[in-house]
Amino acid sequence: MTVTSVHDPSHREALWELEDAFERGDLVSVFGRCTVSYEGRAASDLGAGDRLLVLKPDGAALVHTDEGRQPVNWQPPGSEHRAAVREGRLRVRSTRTSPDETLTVRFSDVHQLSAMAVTGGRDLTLHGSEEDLRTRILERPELVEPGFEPRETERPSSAGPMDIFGVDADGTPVVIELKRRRVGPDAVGQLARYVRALREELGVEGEGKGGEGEETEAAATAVRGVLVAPSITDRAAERLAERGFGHVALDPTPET
Amino acid sequence: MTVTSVHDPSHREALWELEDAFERGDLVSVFGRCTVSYEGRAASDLGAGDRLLVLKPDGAALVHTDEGRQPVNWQPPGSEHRAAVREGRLRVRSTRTSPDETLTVRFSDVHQLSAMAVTGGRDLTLHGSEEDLRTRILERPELVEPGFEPRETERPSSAGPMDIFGVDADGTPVVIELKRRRVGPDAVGQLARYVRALREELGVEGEGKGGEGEETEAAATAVRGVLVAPSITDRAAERLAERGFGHVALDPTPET
DNA sequence: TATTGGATGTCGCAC
DNA sequence: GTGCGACGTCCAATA
Repeated sequence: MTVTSVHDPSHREALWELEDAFERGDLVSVFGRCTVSYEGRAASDLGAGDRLLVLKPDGAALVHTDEGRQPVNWQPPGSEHRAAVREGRLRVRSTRTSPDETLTVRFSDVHQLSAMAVTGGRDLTLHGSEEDLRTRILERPELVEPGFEPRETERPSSAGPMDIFGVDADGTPVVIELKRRRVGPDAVGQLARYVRALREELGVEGEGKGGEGEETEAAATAVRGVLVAPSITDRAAERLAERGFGHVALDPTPET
Repeated sequence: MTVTSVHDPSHREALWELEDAFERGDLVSVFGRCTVSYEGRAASDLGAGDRLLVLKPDGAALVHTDEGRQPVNWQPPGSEHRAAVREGRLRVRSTRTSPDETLTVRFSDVHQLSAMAVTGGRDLTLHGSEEDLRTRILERPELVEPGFEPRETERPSSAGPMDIFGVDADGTPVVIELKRRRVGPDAVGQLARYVRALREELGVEGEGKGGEGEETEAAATAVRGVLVAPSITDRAAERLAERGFGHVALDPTPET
């Protein structure tokens, strides 16, 4: 199998293995005691400690400690890995441009270095996303409310594309903002922007107020806003009420 | 050294090593061919392929392919790892509750398994954060505008705590929203909420409009909103202008 | 425990 | 490349 592995290598040995692994396009993991410094969008320094360094052939670099889902330091894909021995330490440096960023890992000790050629299987299928919620509504519009008719998804507006645009039983335009999970006040602001943009575009008064005579069916041409999400926070509910928007409780997938 | 490592172990061997590593609280990395399934906040399935599984003693689990900064599947800290041999495969399962989530990795082949006891060095020092930007302004308020006086940070309001509250040269209240990097329209919405909350709280008219006689210094008690960020998008600028808010271009750290 | 907003967020897509 | 919004976002601070 295409795995190479060295235990307690000298820095020189580790360097050879790393360079070979970079050449082959391997996925690399390095256990060892190291310091880490980063400079780019921000800047950081991390003192000596035992960590796991993961180097990917696409340029990504991850420094993991024993805690957390997030790497304590990292470099995004598209970076370039280089290794060298400097001042008695193994130095692994990953750099990229635009923005200029550099991650430097200096190992005083390398405990274990492994490299594997990785093939196959990038076909992740995910269920329960916002897209699933959209699909569910398009298939069963009555879940929003009786008589609701979706007209367009990702409908453009001056405030950006709205998730679903449609009309209610009265023919009033409805803007729907979808969220796959419980939402806070930010989602209401987002919905408000779309509704406002559409009101300006259609030249109608908000919240059912009539025009000045020209528009005889003002109520029918007002724009409604509806937030579809499994649930909302209290603050979000307040802001929804202020704006006169509605909320429909709906999960991305039918409850089991 | 406190690193154990096995190359091409049998499932049985791998299982022993894993259980020992869990017992010791080691940081574990496993190279191998596997399938991955997840069920929890969403659900996903990933077909067979070569991947790197990282298991942390705090319960975090990460499945990495050869691409991307993000793991293709994961489990957050606080989960519990268990391993077993089932149907001729090594099954590693990580579960947590609230929300209920399960990650299952089934290895048909384990190429390399390493485990290391991790100690020391969680003292990351980071520069260039929003907090640095706040500090910079508090030390040199004139960077916002001549005569600006910060009065309070994280000042509470009905819309949540505002980054900096202060007064300008005229004594007019100023709400400052800080962003460490270029911002879009969402930041303007956030600023607007704070300004509105403060206007309600102080009972003043917005945008310098006077009261009806009771308040003789209406202009002085209006509330201004200022967005401090390195730069803003066009759309954000539009929304700032609509609201009558200002923008000050400022980096979290002085330019080199 | 739930809520809120920051993050070197990352990532994908449209322009 | 920038802009914009989703994400199983993660994460810490806070109520």
